[in-house]
Amino acid sequence: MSNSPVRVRFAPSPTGYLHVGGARTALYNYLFAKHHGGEFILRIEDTDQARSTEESMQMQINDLAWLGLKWQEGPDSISLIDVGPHGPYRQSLRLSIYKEHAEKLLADGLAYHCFMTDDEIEVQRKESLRLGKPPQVNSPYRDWPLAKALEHKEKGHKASVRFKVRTKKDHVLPDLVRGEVTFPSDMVGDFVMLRSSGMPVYNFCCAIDDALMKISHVFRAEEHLSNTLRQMMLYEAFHYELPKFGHLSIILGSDRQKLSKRHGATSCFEYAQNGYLPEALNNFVALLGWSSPEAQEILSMEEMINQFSYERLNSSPAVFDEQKLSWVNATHLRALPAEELWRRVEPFLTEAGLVMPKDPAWRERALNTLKTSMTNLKDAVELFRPLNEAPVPVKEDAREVLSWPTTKIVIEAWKTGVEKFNSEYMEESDFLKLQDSIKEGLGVKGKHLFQPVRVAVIGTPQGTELKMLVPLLNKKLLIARAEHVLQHMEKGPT
RNA sequence: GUCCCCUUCGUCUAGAGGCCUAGGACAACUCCCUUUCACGGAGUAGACACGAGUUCGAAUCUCGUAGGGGACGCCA
Repeated sequence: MSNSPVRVRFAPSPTGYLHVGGARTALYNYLFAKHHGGEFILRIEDTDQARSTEESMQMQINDLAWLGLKWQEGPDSISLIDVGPHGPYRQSLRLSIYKEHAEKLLADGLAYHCFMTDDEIEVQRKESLRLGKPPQVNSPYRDWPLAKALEHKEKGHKASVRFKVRTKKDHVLPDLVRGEVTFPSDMVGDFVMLRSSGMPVYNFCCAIDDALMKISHVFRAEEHLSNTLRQMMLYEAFHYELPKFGHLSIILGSDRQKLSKRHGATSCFEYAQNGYLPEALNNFVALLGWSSPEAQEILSMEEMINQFSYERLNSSPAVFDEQKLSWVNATHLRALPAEELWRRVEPFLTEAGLVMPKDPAWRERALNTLKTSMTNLKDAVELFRPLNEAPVPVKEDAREVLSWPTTKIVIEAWKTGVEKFNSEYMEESDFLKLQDSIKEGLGVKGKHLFQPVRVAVIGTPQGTELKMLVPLLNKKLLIARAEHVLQHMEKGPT
């Protein structure tokens, strides 16, 4: 390990929500930085003006913040104002830096103006492909003297600036996760640094920024592997020190294709919406391509930071397994202290219009009995619905139960029993005792006993077990609900 | 088409030449707990892509084949 300070970055392009693959890349960088007491930097790669938006940038930042991956340098998560000594951290604000660099290469003869049109490029490409060669561009402007090109440009001809790929030699990249990767000499052709609009291009900005921001290690997705060759050439041209690279395997869908929208949820935001915990998503995604030396499956952020090392990064692609995510989520969720769990569940209940008792002790009791049925926060909605502090509507599927001749007396006996009870909440054993006494008193048993009581409590004969639910419903509510059902019966079948 | 990367149970993985009759986790299945479910507990089944080589010995090293993925953009 070199003794220069560890500085890593996550560099998303703001085109939509943060993808889970991006989240994993960000996480690994974050874990690596934290493990080594280094810095984690956020840089926004927004040089594609057509696709980058301000909203997307805010979305990505929100998602990162939700995951709890805090950066030390980059746009502030709320004000978006750059923080840190190596800014600006948005590439669209660094244009003059790129321009200077391009001019230097131009002056040194390491780059040239290219006046080729899209059509000309397309023709060349097709021809190369036809000949079984990599579709590279051979620009006729490659050897124009700078002065001549400038003059031509002056006359209003649009030019891109291309890097002049010189001496063909193999480049060897000592990759942190793949070992030595050898790029053959002619893998890339003269690539564009500056678009004809003057806007720089990814590979160019990325290399310059990583160097200027003193990035020590770059962990990024495998699809950048071939870009690395271009960036290495740029580093060489500028005499900048090359950071260490580690190329991460990509994440696949269940059909072993690159994970995309058609596989379902792929953005962190969707997982947040669906009731997944950030700690669970981090944990799950970390295990897609990395393993704990202790073979631990459930890890907190702390534990991941402590145990992280790139040596345990896996180079083969991993399939995103929704089922395992659910398990990881459920496990984290059930381990949360009641107070914290409630804080997370509450927005979902509120959104569903449910009103719950304020008493923290009640909340803890409710959570403890219901959380074993939850895999995500959203599950709480249906689980807590019967506990809503409002009368429950009598559901359609209760019709048959209500038509039984003994139903009315069972519900009346139930109501009377509840009324006689003298504390606010029944215990499970109280409930069972009451149920038994109704059975003996009326001689009604089986479904003719349970189902009417269930309807009296939750308005439907189906649902969570009563002995779990009843102790969570206060006496007043139980009576109100029983009365509500009795009134409903009075009105007769409708 | 060319180049690069990858290949252990269905899935995520452990595995750095003998500790491997290949270990763990999710999922599946069975049983136990439970008057249903869930939680929990105990089990069962399930993999080194193929073929050559190197070696006393190969999941581990080398080469080939096949399959998969990625890249070849004035996208990132």
